[in-house]
Amino acid sequence: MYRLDDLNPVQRQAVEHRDGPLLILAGAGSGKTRVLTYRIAHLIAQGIDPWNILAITFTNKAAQEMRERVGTLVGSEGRGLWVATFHSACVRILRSEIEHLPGYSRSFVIYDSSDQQAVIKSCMKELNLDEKKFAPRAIGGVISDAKNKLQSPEEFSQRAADYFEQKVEKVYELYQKRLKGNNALDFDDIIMLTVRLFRENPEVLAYYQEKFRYILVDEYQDTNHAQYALVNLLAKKYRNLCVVGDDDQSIYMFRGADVQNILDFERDYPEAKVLKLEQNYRSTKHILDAANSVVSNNTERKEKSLWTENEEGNPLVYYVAENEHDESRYIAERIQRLRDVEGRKFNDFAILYRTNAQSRVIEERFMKQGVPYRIFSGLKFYERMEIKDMLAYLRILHNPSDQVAFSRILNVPKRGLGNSTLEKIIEYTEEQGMPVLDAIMEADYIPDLTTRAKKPLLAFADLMQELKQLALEESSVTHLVEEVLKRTGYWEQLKTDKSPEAEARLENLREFLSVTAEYDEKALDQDENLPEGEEDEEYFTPGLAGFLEQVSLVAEIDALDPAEESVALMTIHSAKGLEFPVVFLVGMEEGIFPSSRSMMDPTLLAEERRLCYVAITRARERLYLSYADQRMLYGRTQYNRPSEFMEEIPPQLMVDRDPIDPPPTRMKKPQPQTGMGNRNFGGRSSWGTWDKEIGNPVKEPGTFDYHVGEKVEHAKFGKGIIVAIKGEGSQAEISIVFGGQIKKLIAEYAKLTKI
DNA sequence: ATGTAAAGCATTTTT
DNA sequence: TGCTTTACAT
Repeated sequence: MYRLDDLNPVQRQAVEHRDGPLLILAGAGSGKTRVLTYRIAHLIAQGIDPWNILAITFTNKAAQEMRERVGTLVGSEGRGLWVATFHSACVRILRSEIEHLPGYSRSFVIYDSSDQQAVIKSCMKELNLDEKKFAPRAIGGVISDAKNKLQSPEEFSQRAADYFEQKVEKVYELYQKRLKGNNALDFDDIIMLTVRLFRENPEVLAYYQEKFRYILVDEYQDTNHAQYALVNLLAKKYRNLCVVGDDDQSIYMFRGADVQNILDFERDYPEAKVLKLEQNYRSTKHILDAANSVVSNNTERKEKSLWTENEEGNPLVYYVAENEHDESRYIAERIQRLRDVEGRKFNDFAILYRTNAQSRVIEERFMKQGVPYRIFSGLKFYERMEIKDMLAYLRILHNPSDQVAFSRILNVPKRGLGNSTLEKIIEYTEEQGMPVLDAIMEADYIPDLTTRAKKPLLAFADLMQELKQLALEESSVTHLVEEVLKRTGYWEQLKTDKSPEAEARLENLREFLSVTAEYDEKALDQDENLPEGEEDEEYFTPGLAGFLEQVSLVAEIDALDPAEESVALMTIHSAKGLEFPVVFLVGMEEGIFPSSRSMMDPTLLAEERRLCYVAITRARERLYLSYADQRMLYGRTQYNRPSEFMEEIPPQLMVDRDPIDPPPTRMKKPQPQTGMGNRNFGGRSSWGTWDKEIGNPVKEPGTFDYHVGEKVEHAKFGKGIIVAIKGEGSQAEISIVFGGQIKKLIAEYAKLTKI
């Protein structure tokens, strides 16, 4: 049960406001999720039926969290409530209204951005467009923009001003045709087609307006035009629309988010109640002051100022590094120190950077020194080659029209069917207007097929036929995947390959099988609990269809590895919504952060500044800021000035000597300059070089004679096998496979035990 | 059809 | 600098 007493007065108002539009401006760490979940609980307690409530988030993670928290507040009272992402809500609507979607069938699949790229490239080929003259990625971007603005190819063509856009228009048109032919939607279609569905079918819209009498939207500042249109259509009748957001945390303009949506809410709903959540429960006063001070340099924002009852806390600490290696060294050393002095755990730390490229040097340092870390970006699980291959098999089995999936697996594993064969098949498919998978059954009728290709193609067709049969009979996705791996020879091929990469791929496939197993189990559970097939609040469809949908709408598996003690490394963007006791904000340099591309444009610079605000407000207790005088980027050495954002933090909040260190001994060095009055960030800290010796691992003279093939044990990574050695002696770089993961360690630091 | 060398090119990202 | 894509030879 929820208690209104747990809320501060403003939060309570937000929760108790019942009918009519409500805008909640929620600063970082102000208990936004609590307000949303309590509000849902309160609506239900007031007698609103849960199936009349729709809560929309952007990410699955946020949806999941909200579902759980509402669950603990209201228990089974919440049955029928929709908590969904924009995309999952729309897919669910589209599937149930499929008869209003001409050209698509219920088994439509969702294309991710790499599938999208593949389709765009093939369209360009057909239109004889030179990929060098028109970057497919750029074209994809323009198409995506158009869809976010709800422009059909025809509407887009009216506004296609220049030569480039006229070409894009041609691609857009063909691209849409292709998607339809493949029975596929891209992410933007999901929203755009739902809006179109509502606009063209008033009775359908009326049904959903009636159903969703109370709507809550999280992160409203991140909505694009299509999402805005969607929400406003649904809310038009009852006007019980509650949006939560923070214009200061709008950092996704580059992908179509329109801050104006939240700024104009009061114009759209003049009767709206506006509440500001300004009390912060997360950070110290110092951290908050720094954040407020930086973001206040932006104009065109809703005036607000975060405050807290938390203690003042430690000053922010900045460090001027010689170069990026020194910066990484400093971070590793600070982490050790904080562990020693304050008993911090690795989980307490996060390293935030502007670009993914910055993580490499830090990783290298952490690896050498044995600091366990977790990277929260880079290649996602489902983007790995072997996983994409398996998914392609599943997709083509589920949707025989999926040309992208087909192209991917036709020659994987190798069966002597190359590009020219593929092109002939696709051409035939297009002419006949039939699904690719059916087309290859008629290999004899496909013109110009080489006799050499015919045999393997027919064998492939037979194989797929068998697997398709299996997919129909078999409800276990796991079993299906196992059969695919076995019968295609995919597994065997990797088994034969003794390289560490192949071993890692096998490991990933095992992981994939455990994902499917978990899914199958869930399906079985549900079968037992809901024999009548009554409405399910989590919208779960068992079997292949449901599995594919879940995979395409959920980017990352949350519980992939059970978060062992590790330091978090991520971009500032991916840190949004998270918090950490200690944060290192690195690369505070002009050209890096703010990025060089944003420096000339006030609008872009303002977004970078909001990004800085987001970064600072991730920290609960301690915040370290660092920049390097010299930095190697893309093979070139840069000399960057410190970030202008550094100057926007009041000097009195920052020190360059960490108070957790003992005061310096006079004997060794002169007293450091700690007066912050005229601090010049272009200068060099005299303490930088002196500090460098602290915390460095002590060299122990000893032998480092490792050999390829030897089994060793590492304190953090466990048991592994040496697969390669580069260099000699203490500095030798040893590559070791730890349970499918290859790590490169330096002999001196690796602390390996032979086993 | 497939393997290898040279060339290009590189914010931020969820769904 | 380090990865991905493309061009070319076999």
